[in-house]
Amino acid sequence: MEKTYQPGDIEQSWYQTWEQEGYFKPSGNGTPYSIMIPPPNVTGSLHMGHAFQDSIMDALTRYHRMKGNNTLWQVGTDHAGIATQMVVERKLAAEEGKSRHDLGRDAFLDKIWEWKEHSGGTITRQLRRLGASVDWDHERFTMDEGFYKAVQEVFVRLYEDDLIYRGKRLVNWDPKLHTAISDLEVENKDKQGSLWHFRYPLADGSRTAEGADHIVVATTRPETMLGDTAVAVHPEDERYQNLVGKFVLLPLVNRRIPIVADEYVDREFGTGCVKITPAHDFNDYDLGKRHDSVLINIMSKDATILEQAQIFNFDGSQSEAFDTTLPTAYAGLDRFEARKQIVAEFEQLGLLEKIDDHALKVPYGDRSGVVIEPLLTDQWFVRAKPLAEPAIAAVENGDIQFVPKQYENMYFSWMRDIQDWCISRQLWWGHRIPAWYDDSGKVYVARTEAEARSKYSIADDVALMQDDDVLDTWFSSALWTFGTLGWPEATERLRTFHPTDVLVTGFDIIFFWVARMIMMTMHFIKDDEGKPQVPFKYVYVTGLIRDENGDKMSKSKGNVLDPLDMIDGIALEDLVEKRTGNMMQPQLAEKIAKRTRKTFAEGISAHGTDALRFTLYSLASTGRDINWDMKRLEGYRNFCNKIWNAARYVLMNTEDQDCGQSGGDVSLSLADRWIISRLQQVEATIEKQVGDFRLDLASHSLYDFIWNEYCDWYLELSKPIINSGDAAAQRGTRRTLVRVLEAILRLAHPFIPFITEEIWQRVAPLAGKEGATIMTQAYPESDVSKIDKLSLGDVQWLQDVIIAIRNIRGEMDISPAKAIPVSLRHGNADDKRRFEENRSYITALAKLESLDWLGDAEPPLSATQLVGEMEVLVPMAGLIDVEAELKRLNKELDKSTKEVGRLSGKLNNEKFVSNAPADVVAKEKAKLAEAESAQQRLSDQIEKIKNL
RNA sequence: AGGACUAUAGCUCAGUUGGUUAGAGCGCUACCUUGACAUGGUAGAGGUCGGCAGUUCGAAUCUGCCUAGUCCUACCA
Repeated sequence: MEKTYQPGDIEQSWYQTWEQEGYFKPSGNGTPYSIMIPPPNVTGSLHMGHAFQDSIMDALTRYHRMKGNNTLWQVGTDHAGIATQMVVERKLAAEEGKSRHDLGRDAFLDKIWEWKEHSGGTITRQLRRLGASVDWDHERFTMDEGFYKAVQEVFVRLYEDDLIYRGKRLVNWDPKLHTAISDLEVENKDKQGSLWHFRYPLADGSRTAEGADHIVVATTRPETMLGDTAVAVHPEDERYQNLVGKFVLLPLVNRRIPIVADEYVDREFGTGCVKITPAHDFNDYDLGKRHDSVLINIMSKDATILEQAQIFNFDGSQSEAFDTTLPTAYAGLDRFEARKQIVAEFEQLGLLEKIDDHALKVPYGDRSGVVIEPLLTDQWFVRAKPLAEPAIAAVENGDIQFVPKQYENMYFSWMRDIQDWCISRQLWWGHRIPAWYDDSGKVYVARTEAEARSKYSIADDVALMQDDDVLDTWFSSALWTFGTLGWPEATERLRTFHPTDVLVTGFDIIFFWVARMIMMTMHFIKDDEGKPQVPFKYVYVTGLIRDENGDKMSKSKGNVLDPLDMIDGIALEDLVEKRTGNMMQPQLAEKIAKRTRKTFAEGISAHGTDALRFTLYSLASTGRDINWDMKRLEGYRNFCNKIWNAARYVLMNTEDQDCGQSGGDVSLSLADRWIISRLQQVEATIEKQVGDFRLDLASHSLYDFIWNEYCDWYLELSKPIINSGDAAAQRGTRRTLVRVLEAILRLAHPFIPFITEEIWQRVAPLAGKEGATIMTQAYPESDVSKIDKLSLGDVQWLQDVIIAIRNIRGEMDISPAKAIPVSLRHGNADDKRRFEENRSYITALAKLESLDWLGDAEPPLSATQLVGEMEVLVPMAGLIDVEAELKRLNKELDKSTKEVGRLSGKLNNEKFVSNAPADVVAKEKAKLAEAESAQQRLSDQIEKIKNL
């Protein structure tokens, strides 16, 4: 074996072997256990967040596979409608200078499919590199044939159940992408704007209470006044009560519109008069509907002003309530240009009362980055309320549990106030809506055109046109847990693996995805008794991975880390190129390059997949964002190296040697019995921690056991026996060395699969294990009967004695190379026994010249340290500096004195003694006695040295 | 506006139902190339657990208020 661990050499080839041998497939035996991967965007690449979640899923998957479950980790990718279409449109523009409209729908879709085939491999390569043990044979895509069927089926059935409807509604319109988006895709940002105060003249000679011939409305969106249909005031507002039922004459368009009273109006805000524009504001829409008003649309799909207004009733029919004429001056003007000019015109007309600064929230499209426009369009909606009810109940009654639990509140508050979901998108890439229209615009929903014809008895000579729109990406992802398993067919896989066990995902998509998955699954998937099935039993919500400063990783900040660069390393120049090349905002490149050179002056060295994974686990405390720290990664790479070298030591002393496998007496030393006992305890701990989804604690337990116990103590304790024990003891220790290591490898395999497999191949035969791979070996289980309690106490004592001697050495500056004599005295019977049994260990590990037990005779002047009652003495003659020893003793005495003070204070407190449980009091008393005795001895010793 | 979360060593974080001398890794100091490992070993320094009250015999842990920060939801034209 190499002296240092070289992950690059082994990782890729092991993955290939595992995949070729089919080890990732479900075994077909055992209780089913399944996890669905949150499908990444097919044309994207994995970032650290994916690596984090996928590593967690892989650990859980490997753990359960080794536990004997029939384990499936379902893999697949998402077509990611808007995101993918945008990528390809940009590419098309850059490479051919064409828009999608130049190509036409079919040719453009061909382009996207091509691109998907080309770039889809990136993700799967990355997943393989991470060691993800997914079932590649059943890889799925949200637009593959099976999914197409599932989506059609769901749409048609929801429509038949009146849970999907089509209508002319106000939606969030993205004027750049030319599509509707859902509420969730809108980001509200704080902006500094203005509040314009406009005078609206009263019609028919009406006057306000104060005698004015106009009222003043305040607005942040002057351009929408062209679509005003009313002015609203509060019903109890004395300033305007007399005007309710009267009219104003809307300037610029001379539209006579009513003044209405509505509780919605806040008397304190602005002037207390609100212009109502039902076709361009969500609140106004509701208010207009309440007052039986109409909708006056004044904007095009590009968010420019129309030549002629379009006027509708709330049921979508045309309205004749108003003249459709709009001022010609604004026709075709962009909304923001129109705003300027309308304000100018009001000013000219003397109708601009004032302009106040005003802070407001402006809605932006999360993909396009442009201001979203509420726009009246025909769209498809899912009626969400009825679907939400059982989905809320499932979390309330614990059928689905969020980890950590606090996310349930977030889920409830959104679900209990859920709005209908706009599912149609005016895009080309996605599942086309299975609805057809005849010439009169009548809609027919069916799985296929043929079905539509037969279902609705439409003659063959009637032309049908399929709806041009596609479905929101999240509509198909919502079917992920059952769509991937073959639904709508009643497949064996669906029966076996649904519901799945746990969903591992980020909090940012609880609404987008988790909630909708629960709603859709519970509506469509029922168990044998007809009860709705949940999609998963646990939702494990991970935090976000941020950069070293706690900033979100993003391309425009240039602080994105590619998990593969952590694994394979990358030269500084390549990293700079990667971060600054192909940027949407090239002006940032210089800053990013500078920052990158500063943070990664040496580039990034290779750490290997196992180190990356282990780092991610160690940081995975629940529900908390993670600030990425390269130093931790280095630390865990060192940990892998530690394991590697421990294995080298074990193999060096066991390969081709007698490990007791072919008979012969075997006796287990104290160290052997101790490490076996500790192994059982650690196995139990890890089982609990993994069960609680606390992979951070589990990884810490592993680290601590392997490094601080197996390597630091057990391997050291094995050396005296390997070097000079008798044959039976040597057999026992060799056997224990190799068996415990073998168990450690299995214990660690779900976390660090590659290094454990590599070492296991050589260790397993020595430990009497057979098998082609560690992947399918049984996960170690704790066996209480193997715990030797005596050994735990004895080794604790042994460690205390050795540490005491090392402490004296360290503090006294005695060269580690110098062997020293040590004596023990004043101990009890246990101390004496332990001394006799472990003399050789202490001598070896503390590097002693001699070790003996003193009787009552006065010892030579020594540096002393207490281990319980027992004194450890290092004679001072020629070794120890008196001043240094005094200093050391005083330090110890200080500690003891403080401890005595603290404890006696506590025990003198009548209330503590009478109120605290007896065992706590007893414990404190024992501690006090020990501290007092230590204090006494230390001060005696100090006196003695001083008196010399 | 409502809600959630976070605040513990120089840095990044653990701390399970209130009872420890408050832990780990990294960093830091000193010494050490000893036959597994310098990606290492040994010993050490370093914290009034954001602040103020309260409950309790006892609070990092429970309650209230405050401060700072992060996030989510909704929104006043």
